[in-house]
Amino acid sequence: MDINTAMRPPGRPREFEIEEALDKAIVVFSERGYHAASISGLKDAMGLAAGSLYKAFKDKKAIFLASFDRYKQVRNALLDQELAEGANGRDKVSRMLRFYAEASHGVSGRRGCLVVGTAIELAVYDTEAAERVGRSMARSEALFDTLIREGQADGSIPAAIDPAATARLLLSVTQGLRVLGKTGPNRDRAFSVVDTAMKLLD
Amino acid sequence: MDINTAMRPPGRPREFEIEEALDKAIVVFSERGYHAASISGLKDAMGLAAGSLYKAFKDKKAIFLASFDRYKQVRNALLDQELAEGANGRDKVSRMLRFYAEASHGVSGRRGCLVVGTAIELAVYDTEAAERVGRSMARSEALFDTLIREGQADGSIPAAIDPAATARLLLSVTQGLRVLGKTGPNRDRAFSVVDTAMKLLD
DNA sequence: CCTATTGGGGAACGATCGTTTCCTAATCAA
DNA sequence: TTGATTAGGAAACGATCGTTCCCCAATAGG
Repeated sequence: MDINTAMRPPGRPREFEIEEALDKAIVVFSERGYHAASISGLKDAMGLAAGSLYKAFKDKKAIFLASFDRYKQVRNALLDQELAEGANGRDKVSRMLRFYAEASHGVSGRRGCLVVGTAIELAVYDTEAAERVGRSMARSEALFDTLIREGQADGSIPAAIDPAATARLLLSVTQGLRVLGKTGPNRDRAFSVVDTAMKLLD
Repeated sequence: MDINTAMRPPGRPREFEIEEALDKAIVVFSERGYHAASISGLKDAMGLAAGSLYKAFKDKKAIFLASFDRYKQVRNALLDQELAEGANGRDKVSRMLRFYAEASHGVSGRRGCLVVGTAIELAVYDTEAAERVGRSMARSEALFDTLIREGQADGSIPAAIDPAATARLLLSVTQGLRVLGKTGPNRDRAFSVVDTAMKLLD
């Protein structure tokens, strides 16, 4: 097998970066939702002709799932980067909550979260969408759980706290923030929720 | 003005109960969302012909807004009834949280909340929808605030709690529960969130 | 060079969307 | 009974949906 030689595939090379196009699609899907996002609107936003879109993706759902995966990849990377700067478990939990609060107001708040949107609009009738949402939620919940245990180990979070139960609550809070952000509460109100939630770790 | 005499309007009388039809529409809109709910699907669920639907409602959005209002009316009545049985402020907060947890699992969880769905799918681009969502959220937040203050007055909730901030957090929790309920966590997990949230009132 | 293969782009497709029209049925006022 | 008004229901409408087709451009291999 060729591993080092990056051979070019046959045929005309693609003229656009697929990830750049997906970043545009993410905005459309996030703001409008899956069903209200038309191929016409997507191709305009992505700067492609309908034919080219269908060369790159099987169908509308494939565009959506690729956008979802790209969205998760980018958001996860940003979150990991934020968590890496945390001083201890408690600080990391706080940073994670603030990460969601920051996304839940203003322009990005009104744009909305693709995971929440997918849960609401698609998960019930689409298995692939439901799996992705489930995995995303489970990952966040597990991450909160891990960070809480980390805090208990380093002494920044009391041992009496129930990590699993508290992780579930914090997951609930973040998803709720994303919903509230759609009708645009201001920044202070979003961060007030974070401050209050952190009292659970006292 | 005639107050006691309920005069019948001219023309052929309507053969169906508008509120019963709306209850069917609520199920369709909740499960599928606004855009994926077709007139064809709505008329089947409501047991009406398309023509009759448009005699009763101006357009699809009018059907939706009427469904939303009916949904809020029914849910508010159920919640008020539940709260009336509360022994004190703390118990009422707990009952309100459990009211949402009960709706956030199983069939009704997967069906989803019309308020959350409207916030996600419609609020950004539709003023009337956004107003309704905003009013609903504000009402819930104010209710939590009132119940917390009531608890502080009757001694069931410590005076040190910040009612406004805690109300915002609890609103966040309930909306988050509704999102999580879409991918169907079981009953125990939903109620575990309630138990953990109640620790904020200790 | 020629052939095979893939991408870009626009026109066209059938299906379905929300809505209107049209005809009949049922009610009230006169 | 007649006229006005509204509801029930089916058929039809134009618009838009997601998707495919077709033609040309660009690349690789022979």
